[in-house]
Amino acid sequence: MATVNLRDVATLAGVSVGSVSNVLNRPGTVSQDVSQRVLSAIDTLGYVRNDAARQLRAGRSRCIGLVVLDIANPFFSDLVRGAERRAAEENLTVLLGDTEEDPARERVYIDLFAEQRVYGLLVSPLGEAMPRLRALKKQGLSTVLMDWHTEDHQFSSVAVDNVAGGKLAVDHLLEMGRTRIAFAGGPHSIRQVSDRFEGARKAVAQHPGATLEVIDTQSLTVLQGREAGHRISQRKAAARPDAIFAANDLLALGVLQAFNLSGRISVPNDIALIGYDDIDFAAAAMVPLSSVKQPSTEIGHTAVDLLLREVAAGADFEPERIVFQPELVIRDSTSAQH
Amino acid sequence: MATVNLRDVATLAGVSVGSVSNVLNRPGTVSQDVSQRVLSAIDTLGYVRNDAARQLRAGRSRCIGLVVLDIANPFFSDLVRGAERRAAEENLTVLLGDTEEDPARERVYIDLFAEQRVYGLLVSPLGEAMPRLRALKKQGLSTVLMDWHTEDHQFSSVAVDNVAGGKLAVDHLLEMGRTRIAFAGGPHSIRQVSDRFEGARKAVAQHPGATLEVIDTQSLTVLQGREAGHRISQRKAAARPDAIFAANDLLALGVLQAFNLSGRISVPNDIALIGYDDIDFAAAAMVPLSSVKQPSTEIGHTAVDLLLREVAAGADFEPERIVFQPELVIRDSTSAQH
DNA sequence: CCATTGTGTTGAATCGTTTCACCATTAAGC
DNA sequence: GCTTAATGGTGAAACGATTCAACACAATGG
Repeated sequence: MATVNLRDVATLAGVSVGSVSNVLNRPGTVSQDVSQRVLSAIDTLGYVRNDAARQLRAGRSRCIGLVVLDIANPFFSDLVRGAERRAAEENLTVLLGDTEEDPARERVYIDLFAEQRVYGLLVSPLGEAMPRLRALKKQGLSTVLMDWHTEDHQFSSVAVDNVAGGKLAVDHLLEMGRTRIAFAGGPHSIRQVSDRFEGARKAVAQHPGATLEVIDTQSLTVLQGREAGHRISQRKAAARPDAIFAANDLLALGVLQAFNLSGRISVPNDIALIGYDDIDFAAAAMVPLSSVKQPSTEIGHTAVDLLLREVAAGADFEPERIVFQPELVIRDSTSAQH
Repeated sequence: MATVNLRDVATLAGVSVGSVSNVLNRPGTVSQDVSQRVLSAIDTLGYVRNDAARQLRAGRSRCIGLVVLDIANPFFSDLVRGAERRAAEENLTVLLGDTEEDPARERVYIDLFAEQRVYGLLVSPLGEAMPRLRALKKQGLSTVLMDWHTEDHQFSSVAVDNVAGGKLAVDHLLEMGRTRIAFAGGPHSIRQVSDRFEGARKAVAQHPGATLEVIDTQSLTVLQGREAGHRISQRKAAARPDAIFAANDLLALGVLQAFNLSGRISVPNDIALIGYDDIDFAAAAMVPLSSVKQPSTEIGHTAVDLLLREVAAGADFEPERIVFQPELVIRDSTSAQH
């Protein structure tokens, strides 16, 4: 219970605290004898370093804070994995905060990580966080934005061109002869959603005779997708869209489940369906799901890379902006009617 | 860059550091006037608390360390969610470590959290971690085990009866008239895997004429499932099992993908397939997947509960052991042959 | 008018580690 | 044998927030 500290170790080993610290942090500068004694003292006492004290002295921790919208979304868990691997190479650890798309919780995590004096922050921000992030930047907190960038070019960022992705998806639907397009997604305050919608809008605008309807969801989850699908299946057949672009794969899979349950709507015959992210489960769905693929792991990897460069460069750092291009993946859910 | 600290705030506000601390931590005991001045000073300086210093004094942080095998597995992301919600109620934050089933990384996270003097630890341990956890318990680190328990009853634990679950799954397969059962999963060093296998073994043992084959995988992922499925589909039809029990849904979905890709094997006609966890995607699969359901969110929730009780009780705490019962979910992937 | 109570505020001690200027001891050089 | 270097080791001063005994001052009661 009473925690063992460096002094206890030093006493038992019969050396000074400085030497114990040296054994731990600069093994080269210490004699065999002392090193031996210290290590065995550590062992018998079960000494565990106190990171708070280390950090207090060092001024900064060896953890990177990563704030994501939804870890239940495979896109983000892949992204996390990419970030973790790159971080591990530099002997850094990733601390993960899941906001469930809630701005309040986003704020809590950002503040928590700031107070922890993390090495740096990786955020895919909901809009409201930006002023706070600017303020924290002034206090020396390096941040890399994901799927977001600022006009003033103050932050490094790594993103996928969501507008292009949205356009890709809907262009494909239009090419397959669909014209009554519906965009399912929300809330539009999420950048990814509004950008993908913007792409959809562009595609439809270039195609005379095509229409775009918006089906709002409260979040980007399977459950919300089911709900949206249910609402659509309740409509009279004539009032239904002939194609749906879902803001992500979770929604799309939910919609698919709802259609299947209703027994009234066949994908792709009645309605074509395309999602976004190309998660592993998209290919395994009831009707293999067309989607727009993003290099999720690479995004996480690259974000850490940018962060490392920024911290290394210090004050005179020129923020970088990296944009990946999305890729269309065509499967059965958008094949031709027959 | 130069970080702002309490003293800076105190100076600007024209009060002592003690008073600033009071404004932050005991707002009731401070006059309007001082409070006002301090808050505005904090605002103009952009002061951010230093958690390291707080913790050093407090001796313990307000974060719970949660170590999971694989965040890409929806079972674990649901569990995390349950834990986070319960933690939030107590004004605690969850720090997440993903080991990807790697004992080395598990050890890194456990040590990291111990050094951070987290409020407590929630682990679903790979076997090798137990000695370390015992040692850390002596140093005052409270730990709740998930899907694991020790004979000596030293740790609180929350688990689902994986043996019963495995038996449930295979009993079902046998009832549907299958006899050449295969268990797909691995490594067997993972407790969940060996327990579920044990359940399968029991079921088969009670059923004369039934056989049980083991198909090893390196991890519990969709990719490994695909690989295993591929290997099976390469065999001559007569050498294939007529039912597969996969150690989790990710594997099962991978197997399903491989069979579908091969075009040679139909589920459930040629081979019945059942998974474990009943993740959201199981119901949406190409062939809706039978599975064994676990109360994932509740597990996380309960684990935090146990931890809170343990920390509150202090030294004279009697570890508790909670076991949930799994539930069979039957879908098309195990329906009768026709 | 003094004693008592209460309300705010202060300053110094504390938490455990790291760092660094400064000793001790030995080895090498002449 | 004495100086110079080199090698190990030491102890005290940070780091920044919290806590708490002590104090200042005002209000109340007798």
